[in-house]
Amino acid sequence: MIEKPAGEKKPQRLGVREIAKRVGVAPMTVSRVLSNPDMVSPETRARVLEAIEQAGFVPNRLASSMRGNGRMIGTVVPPLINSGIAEQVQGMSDQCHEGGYSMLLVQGEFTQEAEERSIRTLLGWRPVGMILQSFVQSEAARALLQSSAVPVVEISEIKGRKPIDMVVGVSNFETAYAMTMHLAAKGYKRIGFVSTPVHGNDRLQQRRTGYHAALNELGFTNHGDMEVEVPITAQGGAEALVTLTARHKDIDAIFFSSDTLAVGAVQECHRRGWVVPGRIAIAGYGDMDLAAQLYPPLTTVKVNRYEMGRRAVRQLLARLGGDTKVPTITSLGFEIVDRESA
Amino acid sequence: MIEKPAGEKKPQRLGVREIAKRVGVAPMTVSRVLSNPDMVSPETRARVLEAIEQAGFVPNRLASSMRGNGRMIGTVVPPLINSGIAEQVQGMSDQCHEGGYSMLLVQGEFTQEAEERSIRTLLGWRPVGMILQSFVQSEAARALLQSSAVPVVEISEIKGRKPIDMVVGVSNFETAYAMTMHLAAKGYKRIGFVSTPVHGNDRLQQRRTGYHAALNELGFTNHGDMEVEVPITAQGGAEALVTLTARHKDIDAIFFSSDTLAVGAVQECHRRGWVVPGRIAIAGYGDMDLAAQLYPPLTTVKVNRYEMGRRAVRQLLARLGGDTKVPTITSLGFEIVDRESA
DNA sequence: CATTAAGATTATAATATTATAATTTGTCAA
DNA sequence: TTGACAAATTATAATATTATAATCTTAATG
Repeated sequence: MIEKPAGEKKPQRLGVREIAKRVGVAPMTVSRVLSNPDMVSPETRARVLEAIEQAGFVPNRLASSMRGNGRMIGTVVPPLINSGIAEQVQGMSDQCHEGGYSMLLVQGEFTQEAEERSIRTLLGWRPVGMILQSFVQSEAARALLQSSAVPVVEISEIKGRKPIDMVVGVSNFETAYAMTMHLAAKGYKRIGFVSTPVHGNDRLQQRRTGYHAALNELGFTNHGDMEVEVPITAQGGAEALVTLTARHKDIDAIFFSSDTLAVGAVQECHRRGWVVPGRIAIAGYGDMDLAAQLYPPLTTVKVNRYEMGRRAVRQLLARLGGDTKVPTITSLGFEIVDRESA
Repeated sequence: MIEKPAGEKKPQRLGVREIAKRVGVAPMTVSRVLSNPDMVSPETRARVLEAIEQAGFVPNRLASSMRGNGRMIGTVVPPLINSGIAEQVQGMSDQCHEGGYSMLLVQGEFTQEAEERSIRTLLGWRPVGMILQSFVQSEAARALLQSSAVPVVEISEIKGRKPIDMVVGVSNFETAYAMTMHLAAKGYKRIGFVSTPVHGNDRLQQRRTGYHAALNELGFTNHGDMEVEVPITAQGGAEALVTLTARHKDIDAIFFSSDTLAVGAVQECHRRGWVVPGRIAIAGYGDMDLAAQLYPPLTTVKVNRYEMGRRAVRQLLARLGGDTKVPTITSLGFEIVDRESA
């Protein structure tokens, strides 16, 4: 038998084991002090806590997770800039924090490959729940999620496809339909529609469909050329305004699928000396912070994105907590906020 | 000896072990196919890949991390809404993704306790690197970070305190000093300053100090009541404008510490029929997307937040890649973008 | 004083991966 | 046909935690 040099003590990494050794107790006891303090006698508990404090020990959640006590929620979101998604993320983050969970964030694009890659990355970390924006497009991704058996909340369009698991969202169809009707009720007859690229984006598709449905019902002719797609920037909004008004001199209102675009368009009107809504009415979507303060104040669709984020997490946590009758589909309400721009 | 029922096969969780069994190979071989494919013969590799594909296996990164191959970067950020932080997060996220890392995001507040709690949470996941916004305030948090030996990048003010490890940022002092000088050069003599609450926020403190320094140098008297703190909303900006102009009829320019505030103030001017910059000049900070499109276009300080995020991650990855001469302090440049609002 | 029970603590095993060391297989030359 | 060497593969051990089962302590009771 080969004798090991006895004095060789490697600088133990800080873990329950090390803390236990210092206190003179078993690792399990340390673990319990952290997760089930009541099962440990007050004196032992005090000594352990002291040692933890003293050593600056932070329990390793990777190991806990492996053992089946994960506290991580994964999420895939579209680009944060200008999109109002930031508020949703904030909602998710706040609720995660409140529940003692951490949030792993991956930015995805609206393409099948990117989506699949993002989901795969997240699954690698074995999150206990996932929150996805917009319906999962690729069949492979769906299969992956399904077989992983992780609870999933999609923050998305309510109508249409069958959800993977749970859904939180609004009916984008309804919102757009309602806004279009609202504009018609105010007397506008030639209503244009501007959005960011709808390809691969459920929500935008539904909004456009809602707009179409309203026009049909109203008996308004719908020239396909009264719609434009632009990037989600203020400049995009301004350009859309220019394009549409050039094409149709008599256009009297434009419904933008995002406040960011609408705000850009309003600035363009100022530049041209056009009165809003006198020369043309502008409506947005999202009710961003600036909307109410804008000059003139922006008529828009108000959706509580922060609340959506919170709800999504809350549903996940409820499910994780063993609540079996968590609602599968939660539709949040919306409001048409009638301000002066339309 | 107690005999176990032989036929009892539990439904093996999907791992390298299970894949290995299915292919008829050792787990290590599967592991290598994933991380060092060159060390496995092409035929074996093909069979393993096939099995992985077929089973929908996603390697468990928790286990890899435990073994010392972590690919997670933790970050603490202030609230995302309205703050321009979204762009930084996007930059970090993009660069993380590019390097094959995942991003764990925790939202923090500018208080010592909250900061410490956030850092503790992140450390629990044993990230291989951390990115923090603003200098770490609490001594306990500093100690925690130091003893964890994780590379840290602070995205923060360059001047002042000693960094924990690496810093990326701009000199907020310089930017504010430069803008104030710029306003003076354009002939404005009574320049107000509006910011969001500076308490606990290094960057804002430095901006205010820069503003003061410029005023002193110019020989302008600095009434303390030419400064206001408001929440970071468009409404906050509007209210600040009202407050300051009511206090000082002759104020001729206001420097806002955020574009969000400046935009709100411009709207208030429109409401009052005040010409910008005729009646009063407005300057912002950040050069948000809307700034250039605003009517009138906003004079502002341009800082490339997206790039800051990218750089922060790149520095971390360089360090992790063994590059020992990674710069400790990186100061990004800035621009005074002179548009029409001032 | 032995017995019982409750309470507190400890031992064991399991989670999935991978660096390292050990072993097997294959090839070529002597 | 064996020895040497390289390539490919496998065995072992280590990472940190915790549910479970097992053990130990203490006090009270008959």
